[in-house]
Amino acid sequence: MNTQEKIIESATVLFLEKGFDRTSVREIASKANINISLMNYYFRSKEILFETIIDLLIGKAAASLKDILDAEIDLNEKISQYTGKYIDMLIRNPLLVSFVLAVLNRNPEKLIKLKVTDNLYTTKKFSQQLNNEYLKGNIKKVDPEQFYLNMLSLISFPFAMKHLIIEKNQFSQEEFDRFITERKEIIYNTLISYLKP
Amino acid sequence: MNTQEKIIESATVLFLEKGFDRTSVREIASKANINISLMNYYFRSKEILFETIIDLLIGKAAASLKDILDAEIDLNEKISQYTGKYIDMLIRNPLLVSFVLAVLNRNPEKLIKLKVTDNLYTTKKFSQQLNNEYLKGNIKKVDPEQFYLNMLSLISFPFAMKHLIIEKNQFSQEEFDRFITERKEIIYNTLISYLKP
DNA sequence: GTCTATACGGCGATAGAC
DNA sequence: GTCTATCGCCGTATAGAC
Repeated sequence: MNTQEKIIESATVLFLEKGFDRTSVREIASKANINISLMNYYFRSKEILFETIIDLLIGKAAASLKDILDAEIDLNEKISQYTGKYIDMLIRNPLLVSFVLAVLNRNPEKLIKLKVTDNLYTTKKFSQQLNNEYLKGNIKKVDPEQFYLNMLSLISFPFAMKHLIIEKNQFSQEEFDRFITERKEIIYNTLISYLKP
Repeated sequence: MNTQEKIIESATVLFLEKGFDRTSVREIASKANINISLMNYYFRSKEILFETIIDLLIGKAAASLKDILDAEIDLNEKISQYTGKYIDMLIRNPLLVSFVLAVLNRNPEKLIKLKVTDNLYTTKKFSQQLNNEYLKGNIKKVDPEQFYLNMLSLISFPFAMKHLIIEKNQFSQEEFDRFITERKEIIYNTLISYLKP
């Protein structure tokens, strides 16, 4: 592992664990066993290092979710797949939601400029599909923007509240994952029942 | 206005505007026209000052929402009222969601200990009501924990994503508020259609 | 290119004089 | 209650050795 990789590796762990502000560059350097000033040699600032890591973390997952949303498959099947894959991804990376929300709040302009955001929150084809299904009489008329936001909210918000949910229900990690996995079907049914004409 | 009030007044504005980490105690002191060390005289730390402000900000709103959730009124009416009042409150305090999520992520133990949390996320009576309605055959069988989480997600998450929603749809502030207000009915219909036996 | 050493101004917090 | 002085840590920048 070279120096650059060591920095990214250590910084990723720390950023996810403690967030941007509570992680110091000295701590990253120490964990990576490198000199502090190498951080500024490889990445000009802590902020740039952070952005690099966001792209690495979210990039692949976001792209594959976007593919599902844009695919030409049956609407019900798409909602089911999207919800399932999204939740699977978040179970593997439970800190991602808080992470993205923290960035969004810290520095909205920056996140909006990242390529990753396009994949995370673009719905053009999905909106068209919803409109088409309405014209065919298969579903009732919905605002696609609102419907997609509902889907995103039902999938993501529980991860932002993870600590509270675990504490309130006295869940173990496994119980939380099971609770979240149960949501796949619940979210699907919630969204589908709303669409019924 | 005495020194303590001046500190709270200035700190509230700054914390809401820029968040905890990006607000320095020197800035709060300067805005309040007091000496820096007075901050540590009245509140032992920046963290404690922050907690004090959270309680002040959320306390009243949370209690009145809890009252609705616990009231002995028709289920549909309750969901409608709760959603409506919650969204009205968040439109008046749009930064509150990000604020609470940031605290929850920064220091989960601390938020969980705050009295405010009880009011924000306790559902005992509401769960009983859902179970009773099921036994009466009025709704289908639901997991009350999941159902309440759905309600909370649909209400709150859009405020955490506010910047992204505004940017994506090129909303003005008024358009965002209108978009959110439209959600009252959409959320109500989504939740109710899921409950149908 | 890679790395060490060191310096700068700003931060949260505190001890102690008044 | 209020203020001054100061402490140790922070992110960042840079001079210079290899």
